[in-house]
Amino acid sequence: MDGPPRRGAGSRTRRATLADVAREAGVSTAAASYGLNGLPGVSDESCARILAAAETLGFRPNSLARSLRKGKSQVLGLLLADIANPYYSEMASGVIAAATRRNHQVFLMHTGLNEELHAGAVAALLQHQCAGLLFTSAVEAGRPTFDELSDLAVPYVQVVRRLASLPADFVGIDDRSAAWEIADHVFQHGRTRPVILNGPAVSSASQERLAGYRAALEARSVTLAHPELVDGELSSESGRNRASMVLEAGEALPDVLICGNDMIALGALGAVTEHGLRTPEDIAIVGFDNMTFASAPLLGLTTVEVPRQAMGQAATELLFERMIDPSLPPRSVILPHRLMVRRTCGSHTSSDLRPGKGRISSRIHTPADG
Amino acid sequence: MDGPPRRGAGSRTRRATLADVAREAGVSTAAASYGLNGLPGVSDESCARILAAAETLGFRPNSLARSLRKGKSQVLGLLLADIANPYYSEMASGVIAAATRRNHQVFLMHTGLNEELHAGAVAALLQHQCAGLLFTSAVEAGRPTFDELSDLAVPYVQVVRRLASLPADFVGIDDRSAAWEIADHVFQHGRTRPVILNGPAVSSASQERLAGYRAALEARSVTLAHPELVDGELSSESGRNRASMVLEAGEALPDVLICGNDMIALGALGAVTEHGLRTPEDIAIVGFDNMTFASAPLLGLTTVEVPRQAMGQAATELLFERMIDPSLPPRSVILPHRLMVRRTCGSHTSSDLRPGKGRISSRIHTPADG
DNA sequence: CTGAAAGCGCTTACAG
DNA sequence: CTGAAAGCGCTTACAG
Repeated sequence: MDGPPRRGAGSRTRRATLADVAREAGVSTAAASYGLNGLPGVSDESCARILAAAETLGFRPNSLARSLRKGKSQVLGLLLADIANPYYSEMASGVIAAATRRNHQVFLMHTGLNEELHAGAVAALLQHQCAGLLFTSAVEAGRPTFDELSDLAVPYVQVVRRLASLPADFVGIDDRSAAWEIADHVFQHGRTRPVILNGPAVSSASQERLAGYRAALEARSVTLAHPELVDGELSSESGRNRASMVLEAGEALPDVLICGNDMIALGALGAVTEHGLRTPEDIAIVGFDNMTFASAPLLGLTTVEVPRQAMGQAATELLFERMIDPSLPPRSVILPHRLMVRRTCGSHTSSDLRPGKGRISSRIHTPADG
Repeated sequence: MDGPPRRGAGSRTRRATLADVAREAGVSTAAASYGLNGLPGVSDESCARILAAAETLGFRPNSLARSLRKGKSQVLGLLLADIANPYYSEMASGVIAAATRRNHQVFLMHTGLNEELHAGAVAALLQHQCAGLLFTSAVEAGRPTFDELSDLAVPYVQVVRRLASLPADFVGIDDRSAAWEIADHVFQHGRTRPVILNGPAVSSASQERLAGYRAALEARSVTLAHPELVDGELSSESGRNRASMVLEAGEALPDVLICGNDMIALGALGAVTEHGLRTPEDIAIVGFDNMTFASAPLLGLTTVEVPRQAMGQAATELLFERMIDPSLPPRSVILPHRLMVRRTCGSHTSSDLRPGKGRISSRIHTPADG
């Protein structure tokens, strides 16, 4: 009790267990458990002895045992297409922050570049008895897995992309409105010959963006050139390749490249520069996502800010709410976006980062909203 | 057996256990365990029945129970200062890839921006019985934690930064040589009035880089201006602020800013541009790390390639080896770096990415190497 | 307020 | 080749 520690740090390798603590404190393991968890049913005196014993022994409860017994672990599973992609890693940081705040850990799984849902990753997460799952790149191919999760009553949330007709929680932005705004911005600045270099059609976010672009085109009766290049990968290589095809097509050059994300825009900018053309004088360029490099000096990419970290946090909060009450109706949280006008379209200074003028909107949909 | 599945997907919520499988197959749980794990001691016929039963029931072994019983989990812990920072997230992707290859999962912990080792993060990892730990931002303040890990015989590896005098495995690059090379490159291109905007002195990597820069200066008998601005944060804000102070100091302007990483260089480039100066004509700029944005069109930052993903993989491999044989002597794996000459210093074209000419070196140190 | 005991779902000696 | 049983380290009714 108040003698010297029987076994201090620096001399042992076996980890102390609850039984060790109980023995040291002279109580039962039950009492030790109650005491350490601050539950009633143990006298103040015993509690003090238990806490002291735990301290002395450097006791760390084995969360495997605890989770096994309780039938639930304090672990969330996060499935990412590519963690090396800052888009996802920033979202992951929001998830980890929100999870940590509630004393949960996060398992990170890489689902691979094909962006199909790897059933194997989900299986691994289930075997670890994750309390809930977060999906970032849901595509139709993953539907059987989602059905199985519903079946097993495992709570999950979708972020960024959503499966049509899947009645599950979702966090994202209003991609369609944002796309409309940036396309309209382009037209307000006198551009009339747009080419759209969008992301893949399997992504619901890309679909929404395309719908927004098209709506803006129609509203101004603008004709789209090179419709065959609209769909493609969300990479700078894809942007560079498609932009090169446009520039080498030998037809009238476009005066703006509307890109489905900033990586595509970066590649497109490279192609434009390589062809000896200037941005924005000859060809304006706009992206989407507001990646860190978009605001780099000399670069100044006009784009749409997407609150990635906030999306990760909101998704995690939604997941916790669903874990607490699985009977909640499916909800969508739509976070605000923002038009970032910079050098590559619409800004007449070479410095960057003028406050966007897009409307900022945030709202929650429930089925009742229609 | 060949009748219809008793309980197919789509109708149940309780998860199948090994006991369920054993009952379904008409064997003991021991036999079921052996069968599923491919161990000898069960007839082919029984084995087939067991596998079929597991399939029918959608059995997923509970890894919590398995790990509890075996006393070891298939989980690695990765401590990152900031997962939203692409530098770390790319390394994390290497770790996850290597871990996945060996059927291990990765717990990601955020240790916070102060970059001190959060003992709490380590505690959480230990409670989950992690088989090994990977540290990316070890600083002296974390030493007690490392000592405790050694005490508990928990295997771990340091990446990027290392604690002086800690006899533990390490993966990194030869920061000192790389820094020497890029500084020498600068001087070869006729620059004579350098300012160094380095990272924080608490980072062993920053210390090494600084030593390399200084050695190159001394070799050419070049004088360093603004030594008071050498140490600072590894952020673009810090780069912008320090560069502004240099440009507004009213003394002879430098002709090159040697930056401790690409973020600092990006901020410095912004400051130079804002002050109406041109890069590289008026002031050259070099960075370190070769972040994705460094090769962006129009930007073209001269820097040093650091193989982040390979470092993550190598560290994980080292960790596995140590998990298998804890008695191995501490080892250091030094991966090759590469000078990337681009627009901001040394390249006379505006296009980027000329193959570096730095020597590429890779080697393994053991104490025996001296 | 306290203790003895069952049980979470596995694995693994140990007998048959 | 197979089965009965102990045990990993916790939590939680259940008796005293």
